[in-house]
Amino acid sequence: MTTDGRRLRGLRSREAILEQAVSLASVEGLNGLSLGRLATATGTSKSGFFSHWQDKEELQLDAVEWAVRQWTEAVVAPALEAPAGVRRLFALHEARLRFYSDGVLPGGCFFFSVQAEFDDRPGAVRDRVSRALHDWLGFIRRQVTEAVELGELAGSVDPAQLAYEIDALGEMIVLHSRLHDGPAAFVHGRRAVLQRLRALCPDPSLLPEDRP
Amino acid sequence: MTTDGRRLRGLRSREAILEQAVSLASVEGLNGLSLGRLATATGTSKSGFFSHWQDKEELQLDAVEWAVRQWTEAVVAPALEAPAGVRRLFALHEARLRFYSDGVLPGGCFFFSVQAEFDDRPGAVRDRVSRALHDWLGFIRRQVTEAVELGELAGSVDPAQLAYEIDALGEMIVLHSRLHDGPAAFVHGRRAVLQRLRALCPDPSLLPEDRP
DNA sequence: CAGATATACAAACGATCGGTCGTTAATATA
DNA sequence: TATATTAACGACCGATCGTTTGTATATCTG
Repeated sequence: MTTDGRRLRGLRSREAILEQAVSLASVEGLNGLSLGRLATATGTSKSGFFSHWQDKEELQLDAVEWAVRQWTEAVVAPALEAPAGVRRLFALHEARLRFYSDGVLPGGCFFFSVQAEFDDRPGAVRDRVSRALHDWLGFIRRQVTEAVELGELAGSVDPAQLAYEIDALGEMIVLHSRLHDGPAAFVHGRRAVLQRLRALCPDPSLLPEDRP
Repeated sequence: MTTDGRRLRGLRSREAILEQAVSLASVEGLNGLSLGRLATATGTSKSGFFSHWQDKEELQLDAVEWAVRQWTEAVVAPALEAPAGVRRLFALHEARLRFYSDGVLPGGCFFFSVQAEFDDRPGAVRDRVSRALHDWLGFIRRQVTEAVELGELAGSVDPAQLAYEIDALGEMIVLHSRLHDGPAAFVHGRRAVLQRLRALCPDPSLLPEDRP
């Protein structure tokens, strides 16, 4: 199959639509997002969507896929440039904070909005979003395990336990910074994980100082 | 003003409607909740709502108020029976976990759903919900301060910092237990706070063992 | 009892929802 | 060049959204 002009054009607009959908969904969720408003935001027509997706749910599923790719490129990939172990773990946390504070998405975090929206709503979107969370936590857990094996974290550490803590302390920054604390939420979210890791790390000099 | 039959009847149905509204909103949010479905769930008519509230937003604001009262009675009040200090602090955390695991609300937590929904949606509901979060964090912070003054927490503790951690680690249980972990989320959320408090507490015997 | 007031409703409003249909213009294949 | 195929559209569908209107009924006041 050659990349002919038709399909290329379709692909471009498809991607532009998904980009907008992820952006809008970070604010109002994937259900709160209506096809009418998405059409307005992308400068296209509602009915045009059905040339690309069978129904709204298929568009939602593709939007999740797009958000996963975006998250992988903007958060996971940069963290992988840090040396494995506790430094990579904290780099992952800081990459997440940067993603939030840079305002990549107007709503802060696509997954926070969508997971809160779908955690009680059975269906394909919930399953896909659940898998995304599963994969994300699995990734953190593997970094923890690797750090333990490298002797950079105490052997008593339970990887699933620490993964939960790191994710929870990072995720709630979105809510607190927007609804309560403003910038202070970033300080709290960063320090919480930093303190926790330093306390578990035999060589804390691998990590930044607690109050730089 | 005597409690005449009219107002009493009105009050009863008003409360029944709010109870249902909070329950439904814990699942689908305060916007996701439609007046039509709320009418069906309460066995009343849509138009009857406008005898009690001017518009949907007023109903939403009252629902937040109702949820605050429910939270205060079910979580805050029981914790206040524990002796002040670190024990009360952990009792507060455990009361919250019980609120979630008992399934008081079908969606787990009204505030989690609604705050995630409104953190990017300016308006009266957002402001009210923001104040609720503010009050809640202020309450936790005061318990931390009190524990420090009682010598039950290290003097180096930053109350706002620790309040953020306790709230974040407790709140995300809702999402993780429903979308990922199931019961394990409760274990992680409980242990995270317990370990943190024990590490900061000069007399850890005030708190439960880490692995009971 | 008469009159005012409050609860609750059915019916209907315009707007918007997700989705269908039929068409047009452009591109690819033969 | 003739024929499919595709992206994209305007018009429209039934359903549902929040809300208004008018009304019937029950309760309190005078």
